[in-house]
Amino acid sequence: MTESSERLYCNACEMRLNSALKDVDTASLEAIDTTKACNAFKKGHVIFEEGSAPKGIFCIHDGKVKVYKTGDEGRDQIVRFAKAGDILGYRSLVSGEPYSVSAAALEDCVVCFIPQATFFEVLKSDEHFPMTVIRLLSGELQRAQKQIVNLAQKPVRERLAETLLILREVYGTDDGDSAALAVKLSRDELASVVGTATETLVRTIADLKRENLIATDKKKIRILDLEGLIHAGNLQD
Amino acid sequence: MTESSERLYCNACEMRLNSALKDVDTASLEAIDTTKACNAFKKGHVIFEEGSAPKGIFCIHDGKVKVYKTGDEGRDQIVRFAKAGDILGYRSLVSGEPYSVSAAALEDCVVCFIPQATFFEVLKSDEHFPMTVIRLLSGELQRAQKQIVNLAQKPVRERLAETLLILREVYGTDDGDSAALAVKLSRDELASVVGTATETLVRTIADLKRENLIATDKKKIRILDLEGLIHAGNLQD
DNA sequence: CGAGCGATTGAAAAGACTCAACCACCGTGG
DNA sequence: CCACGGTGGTTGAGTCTTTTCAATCGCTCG
Repeated sequence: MTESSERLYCNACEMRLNSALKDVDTASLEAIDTTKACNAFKKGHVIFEEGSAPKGIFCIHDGKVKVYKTGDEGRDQIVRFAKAGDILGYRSLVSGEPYSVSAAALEDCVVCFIPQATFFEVLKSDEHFPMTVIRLLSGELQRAQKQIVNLAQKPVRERLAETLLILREVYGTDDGDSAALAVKLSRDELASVVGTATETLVRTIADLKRENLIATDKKKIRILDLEGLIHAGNLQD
Repeated sequence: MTESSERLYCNACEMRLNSALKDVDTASLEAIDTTKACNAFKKGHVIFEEGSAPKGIFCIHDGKVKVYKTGDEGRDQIVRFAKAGDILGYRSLVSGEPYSVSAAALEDCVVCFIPQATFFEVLKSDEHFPMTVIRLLSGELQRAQKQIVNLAQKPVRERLAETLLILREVYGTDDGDSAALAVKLSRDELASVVGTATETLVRTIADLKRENLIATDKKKIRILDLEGLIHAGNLQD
């Protein structure tokens, strides 16, 4: 599943500068560097799985990752998208429980693993890191609560429009085509972000295409009318 | 709206012992005690409101509180229930943004207000408090993510069953009637926990009554068949 | 070329929402 | 004391959204 990658050094890691490890002190960085392991994950492969015991945290060096939770009937619900610089798995680690979510690579990834002991060591010794973790959790909680309201109150069409805008926000657009979302998701995956059945998602996408708000070519989605999509999502204004 | 209550001392506060302030050191406790303000809130009154700027955190000394978010169409969605010993409003404080949720008293409450400066001071000086906050946020995030999956995948009936079980878990049952939930919610409020229309909620409650899983008398809800309700919620087994 | 998977479409059914009416209870004011 | 009005709760009917099941399509890969 995972093949170990060439050695990476946090000091030299340009990703670190816009990550949670940006302000970590030199000693902590050293500790991380000497204990971490770097792994490559092929597209689709699971990085960690709901229900298993956390042994450390994951820091995405390269690639895109979905974080999802599996419902009773086996249907997945994507709860977060992560990218290079993001850290994963720390929530379960601090609560000392099995993972409450799974993470899988949306494309080929390189992910560093920082062992539990090191993580807690940094949490204890670094002056700023606890506050960083607090802010990360705080941001995730806020987004989760917003998603709760959306799922409870908004129709599929609006949720889809907002999802597309969020994907654009998080992952950006293709080089050379600023309308094309830089992330490729299957219809199933898109449905499990929006929280609907795949067929409903397909039909709703077809609606947005018919209205010339978006265009699709296989998994590539282009946003043709940003304002229109914002409007379709019933956002601000 | 709020009337200041008689002075309370954290040292002597029995609620503190099962709260986030349990392990706070003496100096911090002192700082909290000398800067905090205690207020009484009548049932229904708002403790803080989504969109306004946080000035500190709230510590519930007595009473039950709902935390909710208002959707675009003005419908509320309850995202959390709080009780004596719980602290509120710290999420917005640490992220330095306006409140992303509102809080209101479900019954007459006494709530202490700890100013921002004190909160951050304790966060900095107390050895354990940052970790406590991390764990609180972590727990809330986990519950929020579970709720996301429920809203996306479970029908109203199952969500209602689970909601009743959660209310029992959080607030317990009446003295002398271990089947009766200790919290009284309006149908509107119950609907805005479950995430459905009031009429649908009423009908679904009627269903559960017809099946002798619960009984109601005004706002009082009695759980007649715990196993049955667990089953109706499609939980474990 | 054929198997298989993901995407799409159609049709029917289920679930939930809205609108409207009605009921029951409660407190107020005459 | 009782009629009144208001609020919250309940019920009914119809509609709309969304789901489900089934079938088809298109593409990729062996």
